[in-house]
Amino acid sequence: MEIYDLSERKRRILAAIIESYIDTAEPVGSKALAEAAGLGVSSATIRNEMAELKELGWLEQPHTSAGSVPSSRGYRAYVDYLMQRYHVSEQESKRTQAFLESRVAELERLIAEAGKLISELSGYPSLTMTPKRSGVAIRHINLVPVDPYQFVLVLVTSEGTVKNNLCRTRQPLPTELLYEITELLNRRLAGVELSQVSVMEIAQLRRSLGEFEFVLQPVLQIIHEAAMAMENPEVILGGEGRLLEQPEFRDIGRMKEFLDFLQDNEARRQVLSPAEGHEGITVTIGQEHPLEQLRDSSVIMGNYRIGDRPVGVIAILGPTRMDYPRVLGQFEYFTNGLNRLLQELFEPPDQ
Amino acid sequence: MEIYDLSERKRRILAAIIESYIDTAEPVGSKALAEAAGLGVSSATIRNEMAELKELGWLEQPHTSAGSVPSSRGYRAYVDYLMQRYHVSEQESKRTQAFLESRVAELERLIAEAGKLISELSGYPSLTMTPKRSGVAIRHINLVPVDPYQFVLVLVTSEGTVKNNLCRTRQPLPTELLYEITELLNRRLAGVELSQVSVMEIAQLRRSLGEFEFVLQPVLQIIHEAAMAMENPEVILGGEGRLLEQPEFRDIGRMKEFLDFLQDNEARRQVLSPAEGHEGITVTIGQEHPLEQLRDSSVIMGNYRIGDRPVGVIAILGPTRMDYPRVLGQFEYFTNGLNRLLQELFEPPDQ
DNA sequence: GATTAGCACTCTTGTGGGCTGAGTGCTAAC
DNA sequence: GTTAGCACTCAGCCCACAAGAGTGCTAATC
Repeated sequence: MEIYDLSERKRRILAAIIESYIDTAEPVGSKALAEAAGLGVSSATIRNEMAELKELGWLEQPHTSAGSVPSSRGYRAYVDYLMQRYHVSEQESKRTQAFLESRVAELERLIAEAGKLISELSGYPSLTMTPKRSGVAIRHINLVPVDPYQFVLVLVTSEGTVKNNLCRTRQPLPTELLYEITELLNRRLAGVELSQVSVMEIAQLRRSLGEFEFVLQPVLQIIHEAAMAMENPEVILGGEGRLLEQPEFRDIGRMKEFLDFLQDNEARRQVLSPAEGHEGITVTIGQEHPLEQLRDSSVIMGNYRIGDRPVGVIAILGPTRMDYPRVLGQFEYFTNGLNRLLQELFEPPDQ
Repeated sequence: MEIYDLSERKRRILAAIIESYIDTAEPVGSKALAEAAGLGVSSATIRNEMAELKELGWLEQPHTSAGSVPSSRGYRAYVDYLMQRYHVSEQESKRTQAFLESRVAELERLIAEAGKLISELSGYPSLTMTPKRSGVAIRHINLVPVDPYQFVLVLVTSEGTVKNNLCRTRQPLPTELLYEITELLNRRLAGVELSQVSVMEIAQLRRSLGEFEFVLQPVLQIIHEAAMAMENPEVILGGEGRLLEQPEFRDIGRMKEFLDFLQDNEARRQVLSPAEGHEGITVTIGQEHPLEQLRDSSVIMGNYRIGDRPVGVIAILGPTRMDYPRVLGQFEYFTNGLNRLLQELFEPPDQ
């Protein structure tokens, strides 16, 4: 039974129930609905319609003498066909624009900020996957002396991402020597892909460095870390405190369980898995999500892209009773802007 | 009335009550106490003693027919005189040692990690103030080209801290030129204190740069940011989810109120204010803390030092009903180790 | 004089009954 | 097809009541 096989009136009733439930988190009764939504029919009629909607699986009843609550299927129909488009408010649009114009150029930072903002705008926690890009190369390595026993190792990638580490040595390293090593490292490694730094090169470098071979260790370490970060993206959770506002998390045990589940990076990645290899915005509602732990939650997620390549995911997490029109509207507006910005920043037309 | 004016037995009873309350979060009655704690006296005797302890303000009663609960003053006496020293477990000691040997050399990262670990060990949220140091100078500035329209700006301080920013330009910047600018910047700025970058120098630099003056803007920006970070430390909150385990935060409204209060960096700084200018470990219990919002919480805090100069604060936050022996023991062990490490890392004997 | 047994009294907490009101489901009339 | 009407259901609330833990006091005991 598809949603468009239902009568217009049934659809309107279904939408009205969902909206009321989203608003109040209380099961919706026929009488209240007859009064509130101007459908022009009596509660008895609505009751009959509701009975059918229940039979067909669009609605559920927490117990016999209670009002109705949307089923996952009901929400799905609402999201896909019934809901009205939401237009972002001026204030929301302003904040989004301000963010997009802030011109944070480094991709990772930009995405981190994006996660914060979308969580603030929507009022729900956000998940952001750090960008995963292949073919990232070493652009530049720099060893900056801090004092005779310390130097800072700075690695700049072809992406403009910087990794750095403060290193200590047992023996003093003359400044001059550090510069020489810097030059040597750059001659050998600049332009090489992070994941392609080969055993041969390392062996060669080791030989060239002679007694200062130990400098190599932190360098390899940081290259390895940078490569790992590119290959194994982290998923960052933000704004989780906002869940406390949701009545479905009034139970502290449930809240804790949910947060504990989200502690693990692997779990967070799995939360976002439905978005991977999927164009546009993906919404999973309740049981639709493969993860058992999300059976009462909905996830709105979308890839962010550079050129045509999706490089990461950004998402909002909330109870199934989410304010879909508002949040989806905000999310769409926001991710469109974000993708446009990324396009502009990372794929300039003249390249 | 000082604690040592009380009879030995009263003190033992007080300690037993506090320990039981810390353990169970339930008011302690005379009967239960007589059975559990092997004091060798009847509940009636304990009752009489408890009545006196209440009169003298060491205990409180939530309502007439309930057991006793320690007052702030009671906890204070417990912490200062009554409690038994706790010896960190092998596992705790191992984890602490592993952390201290991990040799994260950069101060800010080290402190951030320290906050995470102490929160994990103690089971309470932690607050860590980022190090505040004066006299930090620019060690090195580097502009690394990423593509013709982008370069990475890297600032290394005399502390070994790295700040970086990816910058975009409207006009292409030849690599050669970037190197020249880098050299110029270093000639003029290396060694200068962050807060002392003067208007004169800037004006001079501007003139020297001519049409490439625009490069100066992000440089000044990042110097400013780095200087601000040194002067205005941030206080980082971690492990706040662990509060959910505490029965005093079973009420979601209270939890939310508390977290909201801790959102603000200024508020977080004020939480740590009692530790400033105070040697060793500072404990504030309940109303002792100047902040009204902490009337039901205790804070364990201590400065971390470099040489003799305290440069920041690390703290644990919990309900007044905290496991003081355990947490104080862990905290002491941990901060001692941390300070030793900082001493070793940042004040080598041969300097 | 300190300790303890005993007891009346207090107050929270848990439980069950009854009531209320929102809500359903059905029937019969419109 | 719609609606009015009505019986029925059930969660939530209020209340009363009992249980239990605890105090505080008194009088007996060591």
